[in-house]
Amino acid sequence: MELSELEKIRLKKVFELRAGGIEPYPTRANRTHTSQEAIAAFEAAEKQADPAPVEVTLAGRLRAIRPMGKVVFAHIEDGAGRIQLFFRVNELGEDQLRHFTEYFDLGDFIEAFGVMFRTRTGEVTLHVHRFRMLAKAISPLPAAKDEVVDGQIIRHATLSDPELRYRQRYADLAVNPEVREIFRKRAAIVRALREFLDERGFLEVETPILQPIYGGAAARPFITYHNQLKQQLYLRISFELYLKRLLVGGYERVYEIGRDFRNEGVSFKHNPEFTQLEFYMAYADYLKVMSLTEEMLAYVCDRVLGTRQVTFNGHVIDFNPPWRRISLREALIEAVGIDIAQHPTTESLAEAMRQKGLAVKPNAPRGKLIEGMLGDFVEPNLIQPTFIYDYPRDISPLAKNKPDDPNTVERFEGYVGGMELCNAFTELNDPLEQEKRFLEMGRTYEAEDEDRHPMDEDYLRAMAYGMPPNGGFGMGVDRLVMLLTDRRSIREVILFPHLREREDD
RNA sequence: GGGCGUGUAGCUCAACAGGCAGAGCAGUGGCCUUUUAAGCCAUUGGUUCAGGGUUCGAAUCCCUGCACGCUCACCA
Repeated sequence: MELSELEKIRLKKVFELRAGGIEPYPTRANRTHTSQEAIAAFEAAEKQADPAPVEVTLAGRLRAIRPMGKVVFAHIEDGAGRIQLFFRVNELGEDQLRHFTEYFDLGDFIEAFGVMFRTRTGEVTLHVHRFRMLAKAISPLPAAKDEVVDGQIIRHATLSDPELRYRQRYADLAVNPEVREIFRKRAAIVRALREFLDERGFLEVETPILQPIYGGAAARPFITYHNQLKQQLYLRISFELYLKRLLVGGYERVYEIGRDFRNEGVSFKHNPEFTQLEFYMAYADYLKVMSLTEEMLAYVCDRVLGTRQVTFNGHVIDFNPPWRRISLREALIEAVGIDIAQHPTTESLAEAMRQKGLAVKPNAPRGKLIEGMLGDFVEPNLIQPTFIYDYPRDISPLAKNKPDDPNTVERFEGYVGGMELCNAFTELNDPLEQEKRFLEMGRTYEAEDEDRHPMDEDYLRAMAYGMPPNGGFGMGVDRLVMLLTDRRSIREVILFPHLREREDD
């Protein structure tokens, strides 16, 4: 580890403390109160006629030090917030006060025992009688100063370099409280999703991440290898095929929240590993799932934010059910003036697109062309929660046909804030039809196409035992967190987002 | 992968049109017994992302590379 001049000075203090018989990293701490507990205890005592002194031992990280000769003010930060410490020569003596100013730096963890009081300016503060080092920091935290105005912390020269923030998330979290708040909210969101599903009789399960055959979505997988079994394995790109096997097994409602891995490009809404929620519900269809989706997101908003009006990217998004519902066909007529029902073949659709001056991707099947127009012309405008429903069969090999239309499947996608948030369908449960679809996919796409769905014989075998009709649902949890925390980049809601490897790391 | 942009002290940023690389905060030394971006005096600190080129002279202009951001393509 290369040390800066600043770090060398601090390291020297570590050695000097040890030489003086003081352990700079003691084994145990003796905190009695958090910052907020101490303040609450003092304020409660203040209200009494003849209050006893409130003695506490606090612990936390030094975030501000203001020496004023024979007294020193400091602020420490702990998990609950901030609190001021007051050091005075009268109680501590010259030696101890000097010990503090010489050996304690910003970023150090300190333990302080004393009596709570209120300063002239009215701030509830710990009058320190004893203190000791809990953990000496060698490296300075990458932030300059905080100012507290009316209880609000204003940070001057805040850590803002995105690279440093993501690579050294610990430093980002240490100095940016609002970043800590994002991940508290993220935990609350996931908790609310679980509560919602648990309350409705869903069973949470865990299915393989290492899979011999990947499937359930259109994406390139990460490939790995099991040495002893001499077997190639894939990191899952979805949970779908395993969760539906469980319906064959007799569970009627299952869900999983976990990580998917897709070997694709990264962007503001894509990370190579991301968190997905999928659930499957026997005897439901996609309309039922649509309603449940509305209910679930409203529930999450209520639990996490206390409101269903969410500000995202300058828009106020209203999660109150019902969401706008529009068929894919109508949405495309509206957005690009092409009626896909009038163009049942790839060639006919491609021709219509050319007439509108749209680029047509060569060799793309009909469904991909439709999907392309959806992404280009519809998705960015879907700010308020919207369900787009009824998708082309050829891009939805696991979804069931509409009874009266063999080219269209019962599928919907939920869009919010201009992003696709979730995807769901009435699940295909006819094993013969499913086999046909797998074979179709193999024919429609080139062998190397990432959208090719590999044949999963075991999945077909499972379905052959009988799978109840069911509705399935998948949602990008990271994107939901983006929406509910008003973050425009997925990297802001993933603690350690993927970054290119650096040589000097 | 393509396009645009950014990279300067520990942190946040300056440095015009090529002419001695700077400020605030942090650090260090000193003064200061109710401050809160404390203040005052003094002071340390640089491979200007890396490598090459043009020039009497490069943080600045050119080339290559690296990283990050935005964006396009693919995907949730």
